[in-house]
Amino acid sequence: MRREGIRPVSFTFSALFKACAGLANVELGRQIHAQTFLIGGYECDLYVGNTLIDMYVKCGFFESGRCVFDEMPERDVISWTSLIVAYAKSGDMEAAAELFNGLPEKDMVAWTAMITGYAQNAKPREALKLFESMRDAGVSTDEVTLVGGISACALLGAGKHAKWIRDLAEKDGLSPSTNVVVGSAMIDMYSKCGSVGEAYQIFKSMKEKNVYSYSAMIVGFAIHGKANAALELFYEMVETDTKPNRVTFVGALTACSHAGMVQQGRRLFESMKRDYGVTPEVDHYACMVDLLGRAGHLEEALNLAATMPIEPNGGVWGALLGACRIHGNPAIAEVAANHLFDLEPNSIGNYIVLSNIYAVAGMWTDVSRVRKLMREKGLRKNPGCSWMEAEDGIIHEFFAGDMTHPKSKEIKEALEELLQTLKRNGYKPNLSSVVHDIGDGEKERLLKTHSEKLALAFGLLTTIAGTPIRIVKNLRVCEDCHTVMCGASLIMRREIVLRDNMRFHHFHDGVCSCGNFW
DNA sequence: ACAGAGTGAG
Repeated sequence: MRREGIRPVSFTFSALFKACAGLANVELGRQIHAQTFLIGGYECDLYVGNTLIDMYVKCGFFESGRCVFDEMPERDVISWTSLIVAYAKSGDMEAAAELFNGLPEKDMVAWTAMITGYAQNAKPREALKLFESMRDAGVSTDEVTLVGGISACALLGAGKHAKWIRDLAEKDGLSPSTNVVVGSAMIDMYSKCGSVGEAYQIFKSMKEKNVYSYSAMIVGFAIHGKANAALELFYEMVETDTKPNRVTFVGALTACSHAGMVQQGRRLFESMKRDYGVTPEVDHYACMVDLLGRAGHLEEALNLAATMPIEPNGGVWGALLGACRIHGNPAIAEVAANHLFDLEPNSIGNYIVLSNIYAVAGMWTDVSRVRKLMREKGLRKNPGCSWMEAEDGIIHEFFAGDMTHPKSKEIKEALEELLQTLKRNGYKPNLSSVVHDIGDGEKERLLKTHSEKLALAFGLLTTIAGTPIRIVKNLRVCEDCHTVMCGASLIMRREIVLRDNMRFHHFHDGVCSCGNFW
């Protein structure tokens, strides 16, 4: 076109930037960006500017997007929304909210960008609050808005919220059975709310299924420990026209890993490239290290991490470290931890796991060495937080050590009574779950303040006898709390469903669905 | 008329 001497119009540039965004090719984008100045005039065009911001944001170059925005002589709601998305993607929701609040005319897409931003940054309550304000403001919502709300409900893991948004979707004519995006989002939501059966009902009802629908369902089975169902669905999927992708394999491999199905996992991994044309990436190697390590093949897992054809990341070494915790192997743990301290020097969890492994092995000098390292780096423990949905749909949050809940006194008493009963039945507090350098009495006191125990006591106090108690936790559940949940399910004759940051634990009659293998 | 929001894993 340029050789022919035909002068491009602004749409020509918009189309080019859109193509660069699709290819995530920022280099090419920058070259064409320079052309807008050379040919002249286009850098002032609103459409060109907006596509440019979008291209930089989609390629992850937020600063460049911001520069374009700042230099635009004229901006509209689309320019502002692109910038809101940029801040949301970089994790700065405060900045995004400031821009949004300053917008004189907020349209549906701007509202939706904020809702989705909160959901993507793990702030479900903010997302749902905004979703309601949007509807109250009389702004119309579409399937994209709804999916933002559905993701927020998935994060919350609360059944009544799930039902509420489902009813809303049906009322708006966006049924999961006819809308593949809504359906896929709801599969994820129901399985993260603990209702994997309901998720499967949705899946079966869907007229159209894509790779998201299958992957969400496979992952749903995996996090509930239903490895056979996950693999059966995988083999059902490959008989259809829907091709599995990298995420599908992460889900299927995770399923094998949680169930200790080493042979199936190995076969699946070997078949990825050969039978399905999906090249294993670093996450798949992490799944394999996890699979081998959990099953006790620690040397082989270490060997895989050390010799894999791509550079291992924190996920790979983290999986190995986790396996060393399960099997109590301080020697290999040290190798994994050293890599992790290089790759993620400020990630507190790795120091805590290593220190726990040393403590269980009675290696107290090493325990204090790791603790000293943590102190020197000024790292603080992430606060543990658990929550549960009450009968009226209100979410009650509990933080470790926090006694500000209005029912704190009753909760403390109920927990004390439960623990006494458990002790009479042979429960001993697992003091090595506490990393701090304090006396045993203090350790036991600290264990009693763990957020999932507070939530459990609250559940025992406020829910109807015989109904399941459902709790969600932000971190991995600790050894001692896991034991207490098992015991409580037997003594109180209650089913307890606990979602931690990795998976679900279904406690029933004193045993957990994870087989104490998590 | 072109341009901004989307579901699955870690």
